[in-house]
Formats: sequence, C-alpha cells, structure tokens
Amino acid sequence: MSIKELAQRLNVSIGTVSRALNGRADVNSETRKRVLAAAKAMGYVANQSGRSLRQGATNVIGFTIETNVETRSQGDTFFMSVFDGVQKVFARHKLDLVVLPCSSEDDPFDHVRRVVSRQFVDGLIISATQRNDPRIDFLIERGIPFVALGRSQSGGEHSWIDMDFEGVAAGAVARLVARGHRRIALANTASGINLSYIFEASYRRALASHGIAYDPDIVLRGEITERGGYQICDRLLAVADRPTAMLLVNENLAIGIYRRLHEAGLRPGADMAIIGLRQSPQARFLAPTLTCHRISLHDVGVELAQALLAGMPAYKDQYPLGVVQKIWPMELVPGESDPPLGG
Amino acid sequence: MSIKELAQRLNVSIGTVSRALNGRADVNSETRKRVLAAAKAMGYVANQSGRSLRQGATNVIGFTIETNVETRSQGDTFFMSVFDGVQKVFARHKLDLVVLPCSSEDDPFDHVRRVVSRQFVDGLIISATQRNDPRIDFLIERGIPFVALGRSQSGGEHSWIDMDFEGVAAGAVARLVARGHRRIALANTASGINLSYIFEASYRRALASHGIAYDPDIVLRGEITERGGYQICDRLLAVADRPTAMLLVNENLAIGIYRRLHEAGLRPGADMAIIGLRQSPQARFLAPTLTCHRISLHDVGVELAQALLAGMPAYKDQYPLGVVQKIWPMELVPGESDPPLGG
DNA sequence: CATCGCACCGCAAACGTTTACGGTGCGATG
DNA sequence: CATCGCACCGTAAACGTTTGCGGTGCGATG
Repeated sequence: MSIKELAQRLNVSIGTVSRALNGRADVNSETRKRVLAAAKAMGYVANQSGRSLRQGATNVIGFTIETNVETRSQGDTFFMSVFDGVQKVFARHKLDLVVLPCSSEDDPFDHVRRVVSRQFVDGLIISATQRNDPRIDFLIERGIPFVALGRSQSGGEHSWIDMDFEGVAAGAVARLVARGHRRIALANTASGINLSYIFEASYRRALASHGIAYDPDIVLRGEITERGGYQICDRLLAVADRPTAMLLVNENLAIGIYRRLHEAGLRPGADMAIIGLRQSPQARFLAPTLTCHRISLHDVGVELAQALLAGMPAYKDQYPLGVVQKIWPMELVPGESDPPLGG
Repeated sequence: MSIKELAQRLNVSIGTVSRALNGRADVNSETRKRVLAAAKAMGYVANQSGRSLRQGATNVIGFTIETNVETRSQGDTFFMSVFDGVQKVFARHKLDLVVLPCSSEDDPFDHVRRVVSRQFVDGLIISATQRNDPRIDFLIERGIPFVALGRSQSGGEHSWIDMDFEGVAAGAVARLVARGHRRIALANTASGINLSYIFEASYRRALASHGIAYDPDIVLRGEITERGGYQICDRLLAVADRPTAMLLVNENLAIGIYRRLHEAGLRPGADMAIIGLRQSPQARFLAPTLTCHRISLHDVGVELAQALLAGMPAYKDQYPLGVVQKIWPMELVPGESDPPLGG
C-alpha cells in the first residue's frame, strides 16, 4: 500500500512512481501507464501524512463553526448550503474541506489557535466573527491564509465576505415607513457577533433618515432562536405605545414571534408587520409568509473559497483577486407578513 | 518552531524534548520543566504530519454528513448538538473531531473511500445510513473503526446507534387511534435512507395491530423539507376519503403542512391531527405546537463517541463495550397538533 | 567517429516526529 | 576499590513522501 511496495512490484524506483503519479513530465509515457494501472489495481492512494510532511502543506482547508445551539447565528440549512458551494471550488484543486466544530465548552480563539499550531490546515474559513475578534489578529500574525464569513472591527487588512445588512435595514425601514409604520421595533441578538452592531447601527441610521426618533425601549436583544423570538415579542407587547412593525436580525425569531402574537390574539402581519432577514427554506411556508431577503448561500460559499485561494501562495496566480472584501447583496422577497398599516 | 529548534535552544537532544513533552518517565523532572516552559514560551506545538507519519495514527476522527439540502436527513442544529456530545468525549483523549461534508455532487461511497484511503482519520462516524449502504461493507473490509448513526441492512456486525422509530410509530398510531382516528396518513421521505423503510414498516405494523387496513394512497413520499411537506399535504387533500391524521418522518414537513392546510381553510390540529418525529427547537413555538418526540442529541453524540472508541484498539480497554447496537428511546412530547377527533 | 543534447530514471536527502537501543555518570553495595 | 544498578540522556532509524541532482543510454549532429 505504500509507494515502496508499488515500486518493487513494478521494478522501478520510488522516485519514478512518485513522478508518474504526480503527472511530471520526465517519465516515459509507457511507464506512467504501467504505474497508474498498478496503482489503481492495488488501490494505492498516497499517504497524507507523508506527503504533508514533505511538502509542508496539507491540502486541507478548515472551516470553523460554533456548535452552541442557543446562540446559533443561522438557520437550519445555512451552513450546509455554504459548504456545498465551498466544496465545489475546492474539488477542482484537490483540496479537502474539513469542518472544525468548536464545542460550546470551548473558546473559539483557543480553538483556532490549536488548529493552526498543529499545522492541520493550509487555510481557514472562520464564521460568526465577533466585533472584536482576536482570531483575526492571530491569523494575520501567523500568516495563515484565511477568509472571514462576516466583517469585524479587528485587525489589519484581510479578506472577508459579508451580507448587506445596511441595505437590508435601510430597505426594510423604508418599506415599512412607506406602508405607514413609524414605530418599528428591532429584534437583535445579545451575542457579541458583529452582525449585531452593524444591523442596529443601520437600523438607527435608517430611522433617522425618515425623521423617526430612536427608542431604546423597542430595541430588544435575546437568543437567536424561536424561543428568543417568543421572549422578545413578549417583552415588546408590554411596551407602552406598542410598535406596529418589527425588523428581525434572524429569521428563526419569526416563528416564536408568530406564536406569541397568536397567544395574544394578534395576527402576525395584520396586527404586527414583520420583516425577517434571510429567506430560510421555511419562510414561504409560514402563515403569513415571511417577508425576507434572498441570497444564494451556495454562491457565498463559492466566493469564500475563491477569496481564500486568492490568499494562498500556491493559488494566487489562478485567482488574482487580492484582498477580497465583499458585501453580498440581499434581495427583498415580499411576503404576507408586512402589509400596509391598517390596510 | 520544530522540535529541533527547541532542542538546540535548550542544549538537549530532540529525543529528550520529545520524551519530556510526551510525559515519559525517563526524563529528569528538572529538564522536563525546562522543556515545557520553553515549549510554552516559544509556542511550540507538535506537527501533526510528522507525528502521524511516525505513529501510524492521526488522532483525528471523521464525521461524515451530507449537504444536500433537499434530501438531508437532518439540518445544522441536529448535527451541531450531536457534534457537541461527540467532542465532549474526544476532548478527554486529545482526539480531534473533523466533519467531512459530502457535497451534493459527490457520491457518499466515493467520499468515504477517499477519506479512508488517504489515511486521514483513525476512525469514522457515518450518518444518513442507507438501507443498503456500501460504505459499511467497505469499512468493515478495510478494518477501519467506525460507528453508524442509523441502522442499515448491510454487511456484517458493526456498531450503530439509532433512534426508536418503531416506538415512535407504534406510540403515535396508538395515540391517534385512542383519540378517535382511523385514517392516518404517513408523510415519508423518498430518499433511500434506511429510516424511511423502518418507519413505514413500523407504521404498517402499528396499523395492523389496531385492525386498520394499510392504504397506499395515503402513504406519500417527498423531500424532507418544508416544501416537501406542502406538496405531500397538497396531494393528500386530493385523496378521496381524506385522512384525519398524519404521521411525519421529519418535523420540517410540519411547517409546509400547516401552510397548505391554512390555504385550504383547514386548521392543523382541529381539522388534521399531526404528529412529528423529533422535537426541533421550533416545535413548541408553532401554532398549534407540534406533538413530537424528545431525544437528547447531546447524549447520542456521547454514545457515538464511546461506541467508536470501543472499536479502536488503543481505547478498547478503556471502553469495554464490544459492538454497540443501540436504539435510543424517544419520548413523546404532547402538543396541540393532535387533539381528539371531533373534540 | 567524437560529441552533444535529451529523455528517462535511480539515488538520496529532507520534512518532524517517536522510540528502541546503548552509553554515561553517579551512588550504593559488596 | 571493583562492581552493579539505575536515572537520565543522546543517537539514529523509521514512518511515506517529494524532488534536486546526477547518471545512463541513445539518436542526432558535426
């Protein structure tokens, strides 16, 4: 199963076998054929450790995610879709994608540090970027190629891909205002994820641009889960001068909000306009359907992979993109959850 | 950063450094302290490739998942909970968990074959087991320690962990019958996943035990998504002698079903009893809340890890479990979605 | 015929570890 | 004082690759 056995069987040197398998030019086409045939017959596949040790590269890309279900930042199929896009690109370069879950008991920074120092991966995609994210400075300092899924305030120049939360907030507020709403609540996350700050700031700017005063009483933070939505809605119903509309930082919240409204005898949509963030698979099947924003996560994955390759010496020339900092547009998908006020 | 540099700095041999770091006995406690201090100061961490090459073991465990969003057996939150449990066990043994997503364009069997032949991992957890799953025979033949999340008909003895679908089907049918239902539909998956067969067979047995004839017209298969639920419900509404209850192979279906019922002017629960499979985070926040089944995915993860270790030579003695084949119980959580008929 | 170039291949070093083996020095024991 | 045992440490081989360097043989060229 090793290259040595293969070489002995063929009566050639291991160097020749290696060259044949790696498609180098200086090997007779006849012997190459023999080698490839024998390798296939014997089911030979190069040992990763040996190759990595020699080459100083593992041909493995890591993708870190956090497994804390309470603070999960995305819906149920979010990462699966992204992975799919990432792998599509990597497959062309014989790169392997491995997902490195950071357990809820573990610290994301330590997690990245362990992964990097073991020289496990040639590159890294990190997600759930915090506003101040020590991982970013660390990766820059170590010179590890990486891309962040989500902006951060930290550190020097690095590649990242994010979604257009400014556009979403501006568009959603404008839409709600046009439909007669002036009292618009925000359901945000309590975690330190950068999205939280960006979204709230955009929301405030959008309100200001329509001459609406910011009211901290209707800007609430909680878990990004169905339960979190329920709790936020619950607190919101107790506010004097109840809002007529809500903007959500995450679509998972919607289900809990719908539920709480039902319990209060209110109808989502008619009695409380709601606009969600991302179009999850279930958005179109809620009642009322949720107004939210379309984005191709598969394409986000593709772009993540390309941005990462652009930062890796071995692939730089194939992907001359430099430092990629891209805000991905999100397109509003009208639903039934934000009808005109009083209409 | 290599052991050599560390040794030079300390004026000891690399062998001593290695022994000190690995906690071997034959090294002076004073030098050990010096080595550990220097390693920490210089941020030294052993190179994985070198170690793996020498030891013939990678200390990495793979967990394969499929990212095809249409036929996915489970979503992000399911697996994240399981990962969390798995990692809890592995962390104690300095084993790393890496998740190996199988892209929707890839074949799961090829995927496993690639992973194994590259000697990437010391052990494997596979999910979404098919009724006939070539991966299982392959892994047995190759002698790779593995555990399957889900039963299969394939191959020889191997460890697996599964959930009690028989119990769920029997209990749910009994419950529905007790509540006056005799015409109970089944919403199943069209994929070849073994769960599909087990669930349907259990459903048929349960019907028979209550003297209810099996009617293929109300056993439908589709995507395990919200859309799939919508479509299945749509087809079901067109059936003559419409069923009064539905049993779901997956809770994601519920949202689409609720929606389709609403469109038809029917109320989920009151006009169509519904029992889902697993208690997803949203089950309690749907309106009506979904009757479904509780299971600790964290504990499933813990058991998966232990079963795997029991099959690995280096850990056999610490986990003397032999071949683990366990059906995990699921506990019914009553909701509002399956009230008594006509009540 | 001598020389050159070229296609092809073998040799051996190197990547960073771990570990069996042997060697050193020292205190204790006879 | 000779010897033994032991604690500790250095040496070097080995894991499976890749790759620079040099060598062989052959056809072509002068």
